[in-house]
Amino acid sequence: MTTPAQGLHSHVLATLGLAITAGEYPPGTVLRTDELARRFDVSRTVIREVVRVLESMHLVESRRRVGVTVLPTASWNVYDPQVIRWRLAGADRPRQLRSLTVLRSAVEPVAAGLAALNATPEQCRRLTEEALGMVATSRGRQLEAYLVHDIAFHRVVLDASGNEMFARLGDVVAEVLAGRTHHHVMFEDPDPAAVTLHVQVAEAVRERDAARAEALTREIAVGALKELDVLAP
Amino acid sequence: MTTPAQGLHSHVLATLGLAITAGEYPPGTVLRTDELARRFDVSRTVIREVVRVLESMHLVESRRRVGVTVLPTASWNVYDPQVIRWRLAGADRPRQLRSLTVLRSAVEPVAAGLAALNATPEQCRRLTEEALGMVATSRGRQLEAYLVHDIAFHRVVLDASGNEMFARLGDVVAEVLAGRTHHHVMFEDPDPAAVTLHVQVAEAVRERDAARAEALTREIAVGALKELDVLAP
DNA sequence: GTGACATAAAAGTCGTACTTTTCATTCCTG
DNA sequence: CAGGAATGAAAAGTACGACTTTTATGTCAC
Repeated sequence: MTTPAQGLHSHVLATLGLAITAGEYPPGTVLRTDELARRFDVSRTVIREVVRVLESMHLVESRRRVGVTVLPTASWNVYDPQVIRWRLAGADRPRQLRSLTVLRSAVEPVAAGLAALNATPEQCRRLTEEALGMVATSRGRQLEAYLVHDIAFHRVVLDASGNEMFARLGDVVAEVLAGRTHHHVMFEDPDPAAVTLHVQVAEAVRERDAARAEALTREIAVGALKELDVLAP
Repeated sequence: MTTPAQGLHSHVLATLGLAITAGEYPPGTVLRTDELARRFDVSRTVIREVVRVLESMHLVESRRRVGVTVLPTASWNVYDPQVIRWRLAGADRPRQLRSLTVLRSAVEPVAAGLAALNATPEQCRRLTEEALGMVATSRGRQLEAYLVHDIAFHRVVLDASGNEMFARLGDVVAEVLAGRTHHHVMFEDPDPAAVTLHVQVAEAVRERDAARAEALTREIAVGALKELDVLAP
């Protein structure tokens, strides 16, 4: 059922974190440390450390004489990669994918524009390489190979933007892309238009054409949003 | 020196977190739990809990037989509000403000566009109210009052977007705006053009004109970026 | 030099005892 | 009867000491 885990702490943290983000324990639910200790058959020490971490993610709040209270979704640290992973693994995965895709659609075009200004030659090379990789794997049911290049491509763009906040969204984008491939389509080959757009973005960055890189990436984003019916029809 | 704090844990966490994000302890530095326990004059229990939290923020990594290793900036959870606050309080505050402003410039226009589609009448009302508040306080050295309205305005936009990820950036935006006011200018009244733009954004949202709301917000963003010389001259 | 092995250092885990805060009840007073 | 002060107890917070587990490193034999 629950992951084996190579440490008690990780195991309990994963189990509890997953349960809370999945919506078992509605907000306001109170947990007590020694009850949890009994339930997981570990010492209170381990539970306390887990609770502290959960508290730093604002999933719970611990108060004396009360216990550990589960907090409402609104206060969760939704940018915490760990929280994102838990939520993507849980029930509201679709909702989560939507939110994240909208975030992507805002960030990536700007990142691409900055990348056109800041990318190193090496990054330009990798961008082209990955784009060509996407072309090569875009036909004939090579979804997994395609995904690898797609993820790498977007990661390079985010890194090349030179903005630390953007760069850290690489993992999020990877999750979203993987989620999309592994659910949604998986059967049909990727949209040829999208593939072309990626190649053109690589070109634009290489030519230092920021406006074009941004506009093209915005088109890619629109495509991704359409896939999820986020836009009005 | 260090904040009083209402608990040993908070105190140690704040001190260590601040120190690490400030760049004392270069990446690779190894700390040992019982040494820390002696240094802070607390039990190893407290230190362990702090380390676990720091670890969940990817500021450090704890390995057996090695100790607690400080990780490079690239792996930090830079979206953790706690980490953001520490970094804004520390040495690379300017760099941090730049990164965050670029993030804002990507997110807020899209959020405004969505807000035009999704804002409730109540949110429209509040938006107009805050915009007018900005107008009213935009002259005569009422920087603090102006700041309050400015923050509220942007918070409503992000909330009204209906996207959870955007909504959670409210605190970040608040920090950035506060940081700008309290350093940078503080002496001159805000740019009248910016004030007008805010009023127009409120209008556009009220009239459900998503494209206009987005474009106007983009103008506000460009202004903010110019202030920080992020753009090429 | 290379590989197996032993050593020890540090984190991980546990159990217990004690402190502190704070909610809730009771009881006293006006 | 209302309101507030004293009281009790529940739960988290802290401390300490003993033990386990992992693992980097130094050593020894080959």
